[in-house]
Amino acid sequence: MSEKYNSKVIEKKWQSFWAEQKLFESKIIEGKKKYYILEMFPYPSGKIHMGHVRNYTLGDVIARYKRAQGYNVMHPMGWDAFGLPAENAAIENKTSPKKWTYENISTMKKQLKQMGLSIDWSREIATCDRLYYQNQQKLFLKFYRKNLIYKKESLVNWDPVENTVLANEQVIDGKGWRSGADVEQKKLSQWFFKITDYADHLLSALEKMNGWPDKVKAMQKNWIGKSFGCEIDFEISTELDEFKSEKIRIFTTRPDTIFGATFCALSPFHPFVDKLIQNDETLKSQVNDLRSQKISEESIARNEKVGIQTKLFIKHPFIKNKCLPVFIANFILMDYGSGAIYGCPAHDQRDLDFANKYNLEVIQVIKPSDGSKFDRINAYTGNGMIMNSEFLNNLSIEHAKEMIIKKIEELNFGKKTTNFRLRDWGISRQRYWGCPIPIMYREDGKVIEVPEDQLPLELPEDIDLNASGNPLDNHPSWKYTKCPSTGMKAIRETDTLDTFVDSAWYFLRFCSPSETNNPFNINEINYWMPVDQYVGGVEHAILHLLYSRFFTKALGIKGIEEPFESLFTQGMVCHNTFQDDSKAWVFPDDVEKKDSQYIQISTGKPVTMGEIESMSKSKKNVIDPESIIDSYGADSARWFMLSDSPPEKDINWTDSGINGAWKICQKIWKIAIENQENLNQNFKLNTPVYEGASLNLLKIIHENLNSITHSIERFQMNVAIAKVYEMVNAISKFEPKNNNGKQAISESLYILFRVIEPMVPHLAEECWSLTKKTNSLISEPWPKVNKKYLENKNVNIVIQINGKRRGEVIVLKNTPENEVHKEIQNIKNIKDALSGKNIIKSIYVPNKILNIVIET
RNA sequence: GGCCUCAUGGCGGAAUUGGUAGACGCAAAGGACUUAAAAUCCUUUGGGAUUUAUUCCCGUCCCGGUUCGAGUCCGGGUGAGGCCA
Repeated sequence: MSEKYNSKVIEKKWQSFWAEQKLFESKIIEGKKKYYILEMFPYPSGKIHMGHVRNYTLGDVIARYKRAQGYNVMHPMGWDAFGLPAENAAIENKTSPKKWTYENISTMKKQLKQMGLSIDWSREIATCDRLYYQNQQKLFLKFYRKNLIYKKESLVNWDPVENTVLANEQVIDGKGWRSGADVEQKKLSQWFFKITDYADHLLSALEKMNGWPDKVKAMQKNWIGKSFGCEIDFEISTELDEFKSEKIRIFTTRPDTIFGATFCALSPFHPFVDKLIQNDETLKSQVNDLRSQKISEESIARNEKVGIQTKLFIKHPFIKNKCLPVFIANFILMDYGSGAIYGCPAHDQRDLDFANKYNLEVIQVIKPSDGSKFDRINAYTGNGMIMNSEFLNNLSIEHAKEMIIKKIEELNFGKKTTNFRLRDWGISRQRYWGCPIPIMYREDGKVIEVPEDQLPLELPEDIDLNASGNPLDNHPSWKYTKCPSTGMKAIRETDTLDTFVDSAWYFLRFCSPSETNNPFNINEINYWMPVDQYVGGVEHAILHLLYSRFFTKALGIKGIEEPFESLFTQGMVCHNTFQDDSKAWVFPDDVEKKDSQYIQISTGKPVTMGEIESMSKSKKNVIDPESIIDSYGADSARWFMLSDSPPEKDINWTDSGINGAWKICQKIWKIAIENQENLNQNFKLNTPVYEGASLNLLKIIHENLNSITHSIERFQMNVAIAKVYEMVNAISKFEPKNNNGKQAISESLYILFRVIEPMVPHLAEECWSLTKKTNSLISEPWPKVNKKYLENKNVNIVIQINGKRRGEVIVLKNTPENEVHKEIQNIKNIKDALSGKNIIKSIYVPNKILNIVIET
C-alpha cells in the first residue's frame, strides 16, 4: 500500500467498480421511500465547465447522502441536445449538427464519469434522440387536440443574425440574448402554447411551494404579472361617418383616475388604425413609420414617446360635453389589454411626457399623501386622496377603483377585468436542429396532423446549412408530402420546436426512458414523481421552470400537480480577470505575482487585475475541469466546490483553494494508513466504554457527526466540510495509548470515512477498503449519532453582568439558579463587579447563561 | 423608478435561529525537521489599553428603538447585487 494517495489510479478503480456493480441503477422498490434528485441537464457544447462541476457535485452529495439515509435514489442524467449552436458549429467545422452533438455528448459523458458522480447512466437520454422527439411529437399532438396549441399571425422578435424568432424573454435590452444583434419586428405565422390558460394556476400554486426559494417564486409572480383593471367603452365623436356608431374599448389599471383623463392612445396595430389609414396616404406613411419601430416592453420604456393625432375624439362618460383627442402612439402594445388606453398625465410619467410633448391638458386628481407639490415634470404615482373627481372625491385610490368600476358596470359600458403580463408561449423556430412539428398543410388549406403511426417525423440529414433561411424549408423534397387520408398534396410545417419544449418534460421521461410507445409509463411516473430535489442555475428561474410547471399541469396526470418539490439554485463559479495595457484579456494561468506586481509570464509585461467575474471564455478567466481533475483528482475538485462558499452563493476559484482541497485529501489518506492496524480489528461500533481522552475524542466525533448531518440536510455543504476538518484534526491529534484508545480511533475513522463519502467518494472507498470489509462503502448506512456522547455531565455557564460577559463557571447539568449564584461567589472578577451594588434581578437560562442586572 | 435580497477580521465564511461573535479554511508571521528547498508538524493572528490577567475598553456598514441581553427583531439612512420597468 503506497503512502502517497494516487488519485489517478484510485479514482479510475472505483469508477469501474461502481459501474460493474451497477450500484447507481435505480428501479421501483415497493415499500421503500424513493428520492428523485435531478440537476438541470447540460447542453452538450463540447466540454464540461466549472459551473457543471459545481452543479453536479452538489447534486451528487445529496444523492449519495440520501442513499446512505436509506432512500431508493434515482439520479439520472441526459442532454439538452437540440439547439442553434450545433448548426453554427457544423458550419464552422464542416460537419453535421448530429455528428457534432453526439461527439460532444460522448466527450462530456466521459468527463462526468471522471467526476465520480453517482448517476444512473442506464436512464441517459438526449433530446435529439429519435425516440425522445418521437414522443415529444406525440405530446404536441395531444396538446393540439386539447386546444392548448394554436397558430396565429403575430409580430415576432426577429434576430437578423441568427435568422430566428426569439421569445420575449430571449430579448435583453432590445438585443438577441445570444447574438447581441438589434432585434427587429416581423410578422409571421407562429405556433403557440396556451400557457395563459394556466396563468392563474401557475400563480396561485406558488403559495404552496414551500421547497422553492422565495426569490424564484417572486420572479415567477412578477413574470406572470396578474393585475386587475377595467375595460371601458368610450363613444366616439367625429366627422368621419364610418366611425360614428363605433366605440373605442380602452383598458386601464387606474380607473380611479378617469376624471384626469385628457387623451386616448391607440396602438399602431389597432384595427381602427387600419381603417383610418385606408383613405389617408399621409397618415398611412406616418403609421408605417411607427409600426416599423421595435415594440416590446423593454424598448417602449426607452424609446421616445411619439404619437399622431387622428380626426377622432372620445366622449368622456362622466363629464358632459368633454371630448378627448385620440392619438396613435408608439408606446401602446396591441396584445396587452385592448390596444387602447386613456392617458392621465398627472399620475403617469409616460402619459405626462406625452402630454407635455403635444401640449395636452394635465388635470390633477390625486392629492399626494406625502404632501408633495404637484408639477408638470414629475407625475405623482403614489398614494393619496382623490380630488377633482365629482363623486369620487375624498376616497382612497383603492376605494375609488371599486366605486368607479361598480358605476361603470351599472351603467353598462365597461367591466372589471383580470389581466396577465404573461403571454402565450411562441414555440416556432425557423431552424433545422430541433424537433420537427408533426403538422402538414393540405392544398385545400386544411391543417392536418401527422398520424401517430407515422411518427417520428424525422429530421433529414442531407441539408444545406450554409444557405440563408430555414434549412428545412430549403430542403428539395422533405416538405412535400401527401395527406394520409385523402392523398391530396400537402406541405409539411418546416419550423421546429423551441428547445425549451424539450426540457419542459425531460424529468418525466427519466422515469421511463426506454418506453417506446408512450412518452412515459404511468406506474413509473406515479412512483418517482415529483422530483424531490431539483438543482440548477438561477438563470432558469423563469423560462425553463415556468414551462416545466405548465407542461406538468397541462398533462393532467392525476396527483402530479407540480414537477419539482424542492428547488435549489446554486451560485456561479468566478475567477480573477487580468488585462494587459491594451485592455486585452490575459489567461490567469499566464500571470504570476512578482514583488506585489502582476506580470504576464509569456511576455514579461505587467498586467492589471480586474474584477472577479463569473468564468467565461470571452474574459479568458476559465479553468478547465479536465486539467484540474488530471492534476489534483476529482475528489479535490469536488471538495473545493463544496468547501469555500455556501452553495447558493458565487464561489471564487483560487489556486490556494484547490491546493487546500488536495492537502486535506492527502491528510485523510495519511491518517487512514497510519491507523491501518487498528482498522483491521473486527469490532462492532459503540461496544466499549470509553474513558478519558478516548471518550473526549468520541464526543468530538459525534458532535461533528451531528453537525455534518444537520448541515447536509440544509445544503450548508461548506459548514459540513468545516466539521469534517474538525473531525480530522481531532483524530490526527489523538494518540492511542492502549486498546481502549485504539478502539476509539478506529470507531472515529469508520465514522469519518462514511461521512466523507458523499463529498469525496473515491477517497472514502479507498479508505474503507483498508478496513478489509468486503462491501462497498455505498451500501453502508449513515452513522447514527450516539446521544450519550452529546450529553455532558457538566455544563459551562456564562455569567453576564448587565448583559456583558464577566466570566464563566462549570457546574453540573441542570444546576438550579441559586446554586449557580453560590458557585460564582468566589470568582474574583464577578465578586468585584457585584460588591456594593444592588442586584435588581437576574435572568437564568438553564445550562447556558446567567445575567445579573445591577444598579449602575 | 418599483419590488426583493444582502452587508461580520487581510480574504472565503461560521454563529444550534434573541444567549460566550469571529468556528473551519485560506493568507501572513515565527519556530521545528532539512546541507537547502518542497512537503509536514507546532505556535501566533479583529483593534486598542494595561498591573500580562479567570483583566478592561472598542468592535458584526451608519443612526435610532425594543429587550435583562441584538450580528440576529423593529424604524430610518448608506452601499452592493438581483428581478421587473
